[in-house]
Amino acid sequence: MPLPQTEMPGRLQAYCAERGIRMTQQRRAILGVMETASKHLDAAQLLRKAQKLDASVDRSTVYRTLRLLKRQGLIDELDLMHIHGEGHYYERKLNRDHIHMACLRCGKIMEFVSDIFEKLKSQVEKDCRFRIVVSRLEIGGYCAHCSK
Amino acid sequence: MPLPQTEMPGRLQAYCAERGIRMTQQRRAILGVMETASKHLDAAQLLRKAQKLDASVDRSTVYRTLRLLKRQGLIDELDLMHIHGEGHYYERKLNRDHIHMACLRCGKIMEFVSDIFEKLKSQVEKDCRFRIVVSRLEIGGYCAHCSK
DNA sequence: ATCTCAACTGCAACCAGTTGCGACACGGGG
DNA sequence: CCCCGTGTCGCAACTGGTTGCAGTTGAGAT
Repeated sequence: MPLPQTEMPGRLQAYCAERGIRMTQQRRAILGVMETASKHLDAAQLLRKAQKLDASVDRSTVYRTLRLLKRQGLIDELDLMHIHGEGHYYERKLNRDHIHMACLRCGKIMEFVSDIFEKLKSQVEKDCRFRIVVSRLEIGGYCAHCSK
Repeated sequence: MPLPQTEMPGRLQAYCAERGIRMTQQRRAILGVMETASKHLDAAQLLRKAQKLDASVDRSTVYRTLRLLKRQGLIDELDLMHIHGEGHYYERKLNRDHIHMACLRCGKIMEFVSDIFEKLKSQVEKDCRFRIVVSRLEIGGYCAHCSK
């Protein structure tokens, strides 16, 4: 199991090359979409966009590539509290973990970075002697506008 | 790591009655299983056990009942970082939210309660003016034993 | 005890994600 | 430049979870 840690946005393909991951036609299409897309793509959208670059791309290749990127720590997988059905969403991993908040009424997704979150993770690592590889904090509730 | 229960253990049916939820043969079977089971049941196990109490229980009824209990805030749904496939796990909600840690090597699931987690949630509510209904923090990594 | 109707159920068809398999292509070595 | 092995691909079949529909049932009102 590989270690995570990313730094800059932008060059997924370069990362894969560095790590000796074979680059195929299909992966180029999928990575191209991930690099240029705005956040929170689901697998079906990703498939559709990738097929515009390479029509031969199959569902299973998309899922296999997502699993690969997850394992490399290059992307994060989100549920967004299952607000829009059962599926998952994907986003490029940034240098800092962030919390996702999903409004149960209007469906808006918000992000939040917190030092306290970092402190909490340190506490878990120390108190439980647990080496954290990946973490996911998702919150469902009502945003400022909808709780009025 | 046993945690203090809400009040009386095993009164899901009473909760449902209080809230005016209709009680059926099938729901009685499903709630019975949830009340007596140890934690982290998946839907398939729940279905099998419930069918021993009422053979007519269908998959879809199990899922519909789980959704109902989720919405009532009586149970929590967990991914456990998809360590054992794609499915979900369910547990009765206790008085205090807890963090789930899943070891990516041995598959062990650990739980942890933290004041810092409570502080983090307060921060989100204040700084983002977001009213929290449900929250889920899951961590994947290596437990003390496996990171040696 | 019976009536009534919204809520609930089983079924079957469907969406989301995974897997086994034989065919294929990337890219390093000759 | 071509060969070759291994990693990857598309396909089809499968598991986990959801949904529309038509028939049934629980429980409050009479």
